[in-house]
Amino acid sequence: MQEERRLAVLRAIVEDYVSTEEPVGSKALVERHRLGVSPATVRNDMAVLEDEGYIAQPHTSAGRVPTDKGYRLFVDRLTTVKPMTAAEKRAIATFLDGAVDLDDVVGRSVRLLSQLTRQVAVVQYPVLSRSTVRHVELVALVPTRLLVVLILSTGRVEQRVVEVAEPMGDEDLADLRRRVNRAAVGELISAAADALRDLAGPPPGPAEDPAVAGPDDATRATSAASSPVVEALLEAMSDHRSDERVAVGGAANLARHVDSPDSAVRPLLEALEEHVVLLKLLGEAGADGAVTVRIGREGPYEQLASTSVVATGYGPRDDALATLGVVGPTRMDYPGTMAAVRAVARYVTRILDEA
Amino acid sequence: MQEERRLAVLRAIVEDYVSTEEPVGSKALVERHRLGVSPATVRNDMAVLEDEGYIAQPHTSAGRVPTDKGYRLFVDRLTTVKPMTAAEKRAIATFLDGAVDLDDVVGRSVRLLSQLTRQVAVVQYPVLSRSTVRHVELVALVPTRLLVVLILSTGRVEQRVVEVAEPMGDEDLADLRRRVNRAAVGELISAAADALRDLAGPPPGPAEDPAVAGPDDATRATSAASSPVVEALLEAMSDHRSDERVAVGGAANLARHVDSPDSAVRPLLEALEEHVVLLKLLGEAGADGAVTVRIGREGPYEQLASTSVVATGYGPRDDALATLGVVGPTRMDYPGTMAAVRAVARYVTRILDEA
DNA sequence: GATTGGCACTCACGAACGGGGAGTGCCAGA
DNA sequence: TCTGGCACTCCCCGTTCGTGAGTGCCAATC
Repeated sequence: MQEERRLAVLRAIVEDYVSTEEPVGSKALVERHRLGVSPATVRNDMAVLEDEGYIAQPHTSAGRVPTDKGYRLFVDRLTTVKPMTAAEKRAIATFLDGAVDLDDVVGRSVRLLSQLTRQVAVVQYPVLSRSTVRHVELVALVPTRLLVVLILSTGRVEQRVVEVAEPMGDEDLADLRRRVNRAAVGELISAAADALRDLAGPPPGPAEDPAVAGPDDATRATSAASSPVVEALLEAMSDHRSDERVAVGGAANLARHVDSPDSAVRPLLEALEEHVVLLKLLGEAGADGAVTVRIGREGPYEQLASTSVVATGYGPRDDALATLGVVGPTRMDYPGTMAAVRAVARYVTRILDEA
Repeated sequence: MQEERRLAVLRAIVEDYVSTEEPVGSKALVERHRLGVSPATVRNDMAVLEDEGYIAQPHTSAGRVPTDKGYRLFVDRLTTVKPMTAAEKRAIATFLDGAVDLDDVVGRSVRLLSQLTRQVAVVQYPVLSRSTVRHVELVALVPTRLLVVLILSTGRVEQRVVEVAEPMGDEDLADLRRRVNRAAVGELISAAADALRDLAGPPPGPAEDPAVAGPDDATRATSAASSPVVEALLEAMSDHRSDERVAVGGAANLARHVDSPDSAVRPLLEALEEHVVLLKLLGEAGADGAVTVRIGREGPYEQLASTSVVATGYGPRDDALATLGVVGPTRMDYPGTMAAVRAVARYVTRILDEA
């Protein structure tokens, strides 16, 4: 009973503090919220909440401020889902529908998310490991130099230039292209990598398929070339750079918080440029549609003690391809942010499913 | 004679102000620089410089600060080129040499430049208009859906998915691929666009090359498909998004200036996210190896009145492909920044030439 | 005529001071 | 268990004031 009211008080404190950015006192609280009690009662509740570690006062005789623990309780138990309005949904849909390719989808998502939340948005590019090989293309730039293009189901395109020992004719090239594609297309990249290794590994045995086997010298050129080509493909597939790619948007929103006391904008700006750090920040997304919230020191970086991360996975089905979310001060509108993150993740997933 | 000393005084003021970030007075000036005169003399010179608009005082009885006009004179006439040290050159070379593809080159450049200058670096992706078509690839995803991949000489890859009215067989596809490539490969994209329009435009006349002409129905399917494919290619070529792509790095360096008075970090952060704005900021690069400096209000944006841009073109030969540079406060180390920008531009150009 | 030392003046900056007020904790009464 | 009252704390903000860096001007000097 009183317990319940205490939680209501905590909720009120969080809400007020988030909107006013100032420590909230007992009097202001009863004025702004319809708690049916007097300031004195609220003060008693506050004392208890402070004892339990949910709120704190910056200094004696100041209002109260939620602690990380207080925000945590708020997020876990006091938050009511705040669904997007129809207008917002429409805006999201139309904004995202115009995307022409993967880069564009990611770029639009990050802008959208930062605008919706007025926070810094981070969107990880779909990771390679889950995607399948759609096509491999080989182009002879000069007879001994090939452009290798790897096209993945997510729409990502990787390219490498490789030198081959012997000049390749059109026939050789077509042969190699056929063999590589037969081995890799449709496979998960992990499986494709294995298949490709097999392709390059063993010395050319008896032709497996008469329709493919060319004249002797063609085969020789083909096998001479296959090794560097496969190597390039494997490198492109495993390239960990790909896993690290993220898009960041809305950094200007950071400027809104410069007023705050020891505004640690600096380390956050630095983190935003270190994509590895950023990915660690986003963390593992819950596999299901759950939105993850990491508050202040719950995160892995001491310097980002006063920033929170709201993130979720996105991608076809339950098969989370990648993570997306926003980064902002612990003092943030969690319900609104969580709703926005979830909504954007859903729409992006749908877009990717259609493509 | 006195004129000469006045310029020396201006130079000293700029140098001191840049390093100390504080208005510089006559006494400090004679102490730190070996001008052979007394503070009183320097004061007289300062009065003249102020009359002429090269310096100003924030308030009476404060030291002097260079004006935009003062910086301009400094950059134009008082700067001695500060060549990179051998170590720096080596660092640049090794840092840039590891790049695997175009994105990587741009990414590394932007990081390098921001580290060298401790400023925000901006690198424009090589613009399409100067590049040539290296290859066009067509891949059938399903019989009526094609993936069109456009590969340019700069290493950029654009891709589009197009729907075609009639299912296409392998033969049709190969035919179309041959024709498109024959028309476009090696051409500047402007010329290629014309050639492609011709290809799609006129109804199929007499076969120009017997080796290419397929059976009747192949031709029919081919020409039915050519129109949407060509359209997609034209769109990909003219896509102005491509011209707008830029990479930004070192935004964290902005945090170093938060101390400054009306530190207008906000508008700059906003500008950094608006690539169109950013490109306008970089401006037209001097065609030759010249480094362009735009100081404060010389630039196009009122809100960026206290930021300067140091930029130059880069790319093979004198044929500036794109622009790269740094953005920072008007109070910046111009000689050092200009040297770094020039050096990076040269190395990037060399890397691109080799690729 | 240019340079210099001297000197009075200006004014930002920081410290010290003090009232106002928001907020608290506690207690006694309902 | 809640409430009104009350004394107390201490941040905030405006004011005052001394200090010192820096200037402009002027008369003397080279």
